[in-house]
Amino acid sequence: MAEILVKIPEGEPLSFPQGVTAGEALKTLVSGKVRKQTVAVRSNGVSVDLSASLSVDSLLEPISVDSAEGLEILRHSAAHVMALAVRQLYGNEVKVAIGPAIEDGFYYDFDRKEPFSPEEFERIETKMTEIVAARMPFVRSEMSLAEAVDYFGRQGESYKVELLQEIGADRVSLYQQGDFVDLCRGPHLPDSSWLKAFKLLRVAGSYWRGDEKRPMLQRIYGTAFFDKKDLNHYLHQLEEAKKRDHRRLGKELDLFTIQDQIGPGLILWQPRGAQLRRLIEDYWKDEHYRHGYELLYTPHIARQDLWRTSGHLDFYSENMYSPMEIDEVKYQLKPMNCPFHIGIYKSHRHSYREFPIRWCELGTVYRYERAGALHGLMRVRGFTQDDAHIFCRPDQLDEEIYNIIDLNLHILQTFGFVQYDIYLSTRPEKYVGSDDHWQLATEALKRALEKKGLSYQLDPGEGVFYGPKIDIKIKDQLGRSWQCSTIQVDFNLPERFEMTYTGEDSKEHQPIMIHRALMGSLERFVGVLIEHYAGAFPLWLAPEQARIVNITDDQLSYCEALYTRLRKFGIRVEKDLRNEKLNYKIREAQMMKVPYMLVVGEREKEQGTVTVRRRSGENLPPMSPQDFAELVRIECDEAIGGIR
RNA sequence: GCCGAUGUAGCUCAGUCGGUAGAGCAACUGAUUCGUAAUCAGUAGGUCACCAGUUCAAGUCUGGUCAUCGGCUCCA
Repeated sequence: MAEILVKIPEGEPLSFPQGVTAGEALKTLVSGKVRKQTVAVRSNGVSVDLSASLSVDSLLEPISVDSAEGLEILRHSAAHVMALAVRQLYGNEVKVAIGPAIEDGFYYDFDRKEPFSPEEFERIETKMTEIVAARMPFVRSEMSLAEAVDYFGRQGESYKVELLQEIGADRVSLYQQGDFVDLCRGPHLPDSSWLKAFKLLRVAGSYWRGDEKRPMLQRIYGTAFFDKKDLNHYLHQLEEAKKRDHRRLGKELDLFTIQDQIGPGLILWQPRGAQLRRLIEDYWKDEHYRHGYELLYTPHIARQDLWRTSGHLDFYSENMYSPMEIDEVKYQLKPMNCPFHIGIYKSHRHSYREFPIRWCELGTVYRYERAGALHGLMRVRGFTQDDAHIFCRPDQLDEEIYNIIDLNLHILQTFGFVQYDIYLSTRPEKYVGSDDHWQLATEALKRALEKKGLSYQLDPGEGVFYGPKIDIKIKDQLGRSWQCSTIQVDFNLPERFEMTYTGEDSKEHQPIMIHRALMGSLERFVGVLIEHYAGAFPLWLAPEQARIVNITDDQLSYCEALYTRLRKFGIRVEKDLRNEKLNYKIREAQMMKVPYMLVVGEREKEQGTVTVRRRSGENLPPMSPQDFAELVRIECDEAIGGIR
């Protein structure tokens, strides 16, 4: 029998009979400990099952179950085990669609008339446990495409047939476990006994292929880990994340409320939330002024004609609310601020010498969102964009984009966000503007990112029809990625509104327009902020920086005086002078996440001081009110000013 | 919008088989005057999301509407 040479990285090649399985070969090549951890193997760079037989000289790299790839294989196999459990329980009343591993686990989409009830959920889980205990192997086989189409067709698995018809290959691989055969690329675990820690999490509807015109399937989500400890850790983290949910904290900390009577997706900012927002807005305005922006204010409605000119009626109408009639003329709520800024541009003639013009506005817009999409502060129907439009000449584009990115990151960093995913979206199939312009703008965006040393992902064809863009996404504590910042070059609106400036050559030219938002929407940004800090805002953002708590009524007048004094120093101070025990008041202040508690008893009253307790529980020595005010000022300056 | 779940006091939740609504916290009143995460007692608080229907009787059963939650889709 022919022999082949097989080796592992950093190992000596050994000779094996041709056709030996990867698993067999590894038995000789690696230690038992490594083998126990090995779920699959990369053979000459291709991931395969341990049961794959080797026909040529091979370099085997074991895939450990605790590697990212190993975990993915584990979860993918978990999806198969779940599908087998469902098949065993419900037989042919269920059709299977797809079941991949995802970031935190796996899912499988099923087509079944009846929805899965919570009790059935448990039955599926129990059945899965049985399958795991039965150590059922995953058996790989191959078929020609035509055979596979025939095979799944006879079983009535129409989704699999549809998938097959999109696969370009001649041959496809199948995995069999018990009597369940699934179309699958693999690799898989050797058998189901590896699945030691899994949990089904929720059922949800989802359209076949994400297309709402196609059938609604039932998706069961679950997660799986190599051991119980990791699973428990993950479940614990889910609980922790729930505690950080901005909707919960928004209620607990009295930041905002959403009420049926007002309407879904419409935010009421309570005093504390409004204070937080004011702090953000003030910082934002100051920072923009420093960076050469001027502030604008514009109305919330405009004539429908404006939206016709801008193209919103053609391209954005499904997001806009119906017109209202005023003196027989139709007006519409604004979904964007740009046409108004253009209106201001057009109130004057402009010369190339004026450029760049940088105009910003905290502009409140209204957009229709489907009922099922609304989510706390993150997705609403009325929100305030931290919008800006920059008008410039082509030769200024590079610098302007660079400056925007610079300001963007600077502001995000001040708020404590240092991790983002950056995307550069290029020209889509349907677009306006000249190829030259597109290339100029795309290159400018790219150069700015590179000059800033930022890594980004290219999103080919994902630009807006009017120009390329950069999106910066922030990840929140629940692992969801939120788009906040966006920088878009626009060739469309200057054209539509016939914007011009007089060039050096005395001729009329069209300015380039850049739209950008850094926080995106204040609502969403505050939502992300709440989750980021778990409601414990840094001192400069805390709606209430300090709370005076007295010990007995004997200090009432001293506390009142102290309160007035600290307010004059500009400290956001509140007082809790109720006839309650100190413990009780501290507890309440703590739960409201107030950064400083100012304890006042007889000692402090006599010495004219306060005893400062930090949110962390740390106690500072008694100090004068001035010293406390100074301490607050320094801490805030460091947060904002230090980076400036 | 679609699939599923949920909606009871300001908040968190209990309410069995259809028999007429309950707790803790918060609020209010009183007592207590207390040194770093809940002092004690009392009082009040409800169109059981809303609208129909079945029934002698509906928080509970049926239908519809609205909203919320988990997803699909979409996006700041």
